[in-house]
Amino acid sequence: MSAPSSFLPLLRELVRTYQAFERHSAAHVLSLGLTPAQFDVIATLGNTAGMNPKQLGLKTLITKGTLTGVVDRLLVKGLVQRLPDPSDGRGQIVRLSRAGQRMFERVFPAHGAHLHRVFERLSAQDAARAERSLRIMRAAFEQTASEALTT
Amino acid sequence: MSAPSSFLPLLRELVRTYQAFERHSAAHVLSLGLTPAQFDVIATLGNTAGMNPKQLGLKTLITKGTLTGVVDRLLVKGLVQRLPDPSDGRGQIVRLSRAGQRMFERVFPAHGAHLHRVFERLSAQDAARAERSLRIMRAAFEQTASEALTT
DNA sequence: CCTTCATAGTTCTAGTACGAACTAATATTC
DNA sequence: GAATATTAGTTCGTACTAGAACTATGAAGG
Repeated sequence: MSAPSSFLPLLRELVRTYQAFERHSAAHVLSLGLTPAQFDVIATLGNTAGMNPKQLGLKTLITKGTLTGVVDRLLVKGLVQRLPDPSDGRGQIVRLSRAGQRMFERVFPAHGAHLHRVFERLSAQDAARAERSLRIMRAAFEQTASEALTT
Repeated sequence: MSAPSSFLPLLRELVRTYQAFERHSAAHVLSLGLTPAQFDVIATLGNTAGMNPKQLGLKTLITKGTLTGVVDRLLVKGLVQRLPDPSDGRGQIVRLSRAGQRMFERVFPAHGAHLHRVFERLSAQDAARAERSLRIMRAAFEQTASEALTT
C-alpha cells in the first residue's frame, strides 16, 4: 500500500458504509422515541442492576461530560434513576426505572430485528470477510497511534 | 447470515474501526488548526475556482444547515470568501481566500502523509479486500433502505 | 404577466461531542 | 492524622449534526 493516494477510495468507503449504518440505525431508533445515544444507554443498562456513569461511559463510548446530559434527559423522560452509590460518596448508580425496563423490552429486540433485515442480505462468508478486513484496518490505525506515542 | 445476533461483532467492528480512523484523523487535523468539518471544506475547495454551498455539501456530506455555520467560521478565520453567484440571485460561490489557499497547501499534503503512514501497514491485497467488503456491506444497507421506501 | 411550484441558503431547536476547569469525596503519603 | 494527590461527576465553551420552518429568488404553466 505504498502507491500515492491509493488509500483514499478505501477511506471513502469506510466513511460511507459507517454513515449508511448510522442513518439506517438512527432513523429506526428515533422512530421508537429515543436518540441513538439514549438508545445506547438504555441497551447497556438493560438486564443489569445498574452501574455508575464511568462504566456506562466505557461501554457506550460516550465521554463523561456528554453522558451527564444524556442521563439527564433520560431522567426527564422517566426512563432511568440516579441513586447514590453506597460504597462511594462521590459516585452514583444509574439504572433503568420501571418505564425504562419496558422501553428496553420494547426497543431492544425491535432494533435487533431491524438490523437483522440488513444482514440477511450478507452471506456468512461476506460477513466473516468484512469483519476480518475491518479488524486488520483497525489494527493499522491503533499501531500507528501507539507508535506515535513512543516516538 | 441468519443465525441470531451473529452480526453484532461485525457491526461493533465497523463502529470501532471508523472511530479509530476518526480519532486518528481528527487529532492531526486539530493540531493543524482546523476542525474535521473545516478541513473537509478546505480540502474540497482546494484546486477549484469555488462552488456553491449545495455542491460543497454533496461532496463533504455536510447538510446545508450545518454548512452555513462551518462556512461562517471559516469566513471569520479569513480562509474562504462568499461571493454572490452572478448567474443565480439566490446562490453564492464559496472559494478559498489567499490565506485559505496557503492553508490548503500546508494542511492537505500533511494530512495525506499522516494517513499514508497508517496504510503503509496494509498490503495492497488487504486494502482491496477491505474496500470490497465495505462496498458489499454498504449495498446491503442501501438496498434495505430503498426497499423500506417502496414497501 | 401572474400564479404556482421548486430551489438556495439561513435560522432555529434539540442533541451530541470533546476537552478543560471545577467541586466534592476518597486514597495516599509522610 | 494532616497535607497531598486521585478520582467521580458536573459545568462550561466551542463546534458539529440533522431536520424543520422560513425567506428570497427563480422557473414553469396558463
